[in-house]
Amino acid sequence: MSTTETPRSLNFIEEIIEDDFKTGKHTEVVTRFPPEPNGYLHIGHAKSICLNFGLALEYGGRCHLRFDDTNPAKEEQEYADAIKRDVHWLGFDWQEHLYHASDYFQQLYDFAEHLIRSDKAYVDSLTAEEIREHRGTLTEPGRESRFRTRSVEENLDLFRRMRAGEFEDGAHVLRAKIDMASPNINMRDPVLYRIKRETHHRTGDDWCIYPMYDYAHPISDALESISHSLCTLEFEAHRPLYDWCIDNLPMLPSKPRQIEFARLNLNYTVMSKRKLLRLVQEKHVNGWDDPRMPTISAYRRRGYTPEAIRAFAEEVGVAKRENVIDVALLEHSVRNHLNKTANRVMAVLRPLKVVIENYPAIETEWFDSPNNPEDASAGTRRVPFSRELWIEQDDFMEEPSKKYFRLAPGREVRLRSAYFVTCTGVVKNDAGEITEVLCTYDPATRGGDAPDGRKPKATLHWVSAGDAIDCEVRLYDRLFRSEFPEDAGDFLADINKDSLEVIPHAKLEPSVKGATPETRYQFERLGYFVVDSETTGEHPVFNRTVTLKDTWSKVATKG
RNA sequence: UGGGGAGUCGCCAAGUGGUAAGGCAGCGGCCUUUGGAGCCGCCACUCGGAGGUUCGAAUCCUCCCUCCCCAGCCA
Repeated sequence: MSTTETPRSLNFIEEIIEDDFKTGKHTEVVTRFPPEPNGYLHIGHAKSICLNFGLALEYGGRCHLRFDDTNPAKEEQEYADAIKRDVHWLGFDWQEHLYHASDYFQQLYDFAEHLIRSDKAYVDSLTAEEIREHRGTLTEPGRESRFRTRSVEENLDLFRRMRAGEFEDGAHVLRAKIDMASPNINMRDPVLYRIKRETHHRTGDDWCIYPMYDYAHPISDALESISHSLCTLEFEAHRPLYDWCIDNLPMLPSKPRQIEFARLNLNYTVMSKRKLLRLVQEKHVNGWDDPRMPTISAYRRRGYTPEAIRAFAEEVGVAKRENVIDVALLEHSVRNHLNKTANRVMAVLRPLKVVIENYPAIETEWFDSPNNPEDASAGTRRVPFSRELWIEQDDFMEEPSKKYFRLAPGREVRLRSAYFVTCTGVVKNDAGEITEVLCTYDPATRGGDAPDGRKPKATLHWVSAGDAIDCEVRLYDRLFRSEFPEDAGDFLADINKDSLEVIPHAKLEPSVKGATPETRYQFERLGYFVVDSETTGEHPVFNRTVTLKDTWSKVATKG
């Protein structure tokens, strides 16, 4: 090896895969991403998507997209469509390998009959409450149902009649016959099928019995010859059942292995689908793609890039210990990508009028400004300059502190790509508020450099007042005030009321005119912004993706 | 007090018996036509704890402690 770089070490799943190659257990990696279409995908799913599709890419295998649609009461086509859109947007392609657990309903049913014939499953007619009572507790074994000893014939007959719709919902269930005394509660004769008269978004009313996850999942994996079935930690105790299903159905074409990893958690947000659903349904946010949500579609609307999210997933790693990732790491990932790819532009959020007294009123001159100092190939754009400009209110202080080095009376600063200007005074209204800042400019500093080499301490962004585009800018802050919103009890009580600030009339340089949704910019000195999906020609709307790192704010708050 | 997992820097995470990678955050400094970016430096004598084995232990053994998951006809 001539390289001095240390290769990234393998995560524990990669180690298993490489070991399987070494021992000849597998010659190919086949993974799957198995969402239930009952909500939108969130950043936690993104980790799983990157893991599953990433492993397939890394080892030249494939990754299936399989909808785990075994509970029609909660599932909808809209969610399935959104999920496909999000996976594609993240940059992954399942090609022809789009599957549904519901594709296997008939096979799943036939396998269930096989289990019955093998005396490995039985129809139980206890009520749900009775089943719960019979299950025992964590420390006491369960009790066998009085229906557990039904004959194979009777079980087969009952199961067929369940399928035929002869019984009410809940009248019977099909259970695996395993061990009511197992220390693993999941092995105490788990339910395999329940009667549920719900219209399924794909199979309509073809079925009135639906398989449970624990039964459908391992079989679906096996039917697709999944080699490594990756899921989250809470399924660890279900693994014996996963293996039980596969081991008792010898006609299955393969024996996949379930491997569990720790799900992603992010601070200052909630991640459970149930809670995200509530935020949407109770209108605490404006839909699943509200830019404050941790959903993939929200991050997209917020201006995040697929590259940034993939890099984030890579950064957080894969292991088995519970973790809470600092949202600052996610923000780092976007800044990192956008810094290299987003064109710079000038926008003033909170405008303060500047009048350059020695600049001719009728004149407009155009300056070239770099689109991206990080990337010369991004070229330059033309920005108009005139006598009246907007600058940020924050960039002027009548009585500056010692560490403040922006514009102040008597002080000279550079206007980015334009001229040096010196503040000569202010105009105030009757209330004593500053309405205008008066300046003079130095014609010799055209373009932003002084022939005598003097360097102002500050460079300000600005927009020519007469040329500015009026636009709406939405500033987002974290949706929750606490690092762990669910810890205090009611996570809704922790919602940050100031998580959205709308600036109805920000001033934008004219080069941005006509930008289409999802176009990303850096507003110089402010942050990264993206054209929102609600933008129109007459009413441009921008979302703040993330601020720039702001060392001044640290200095300022330290005092 | 059953079973299954996990404990390495504030947050992640390498490490697989040979003397604690890296990233984020933080803190200094340099540089800068973004107080951005970039660059440089600092940031675990110690790996949940206590014993033991060994020339040598985060890695092996024993005991203990803490945290997470499981009692849906959800996934």
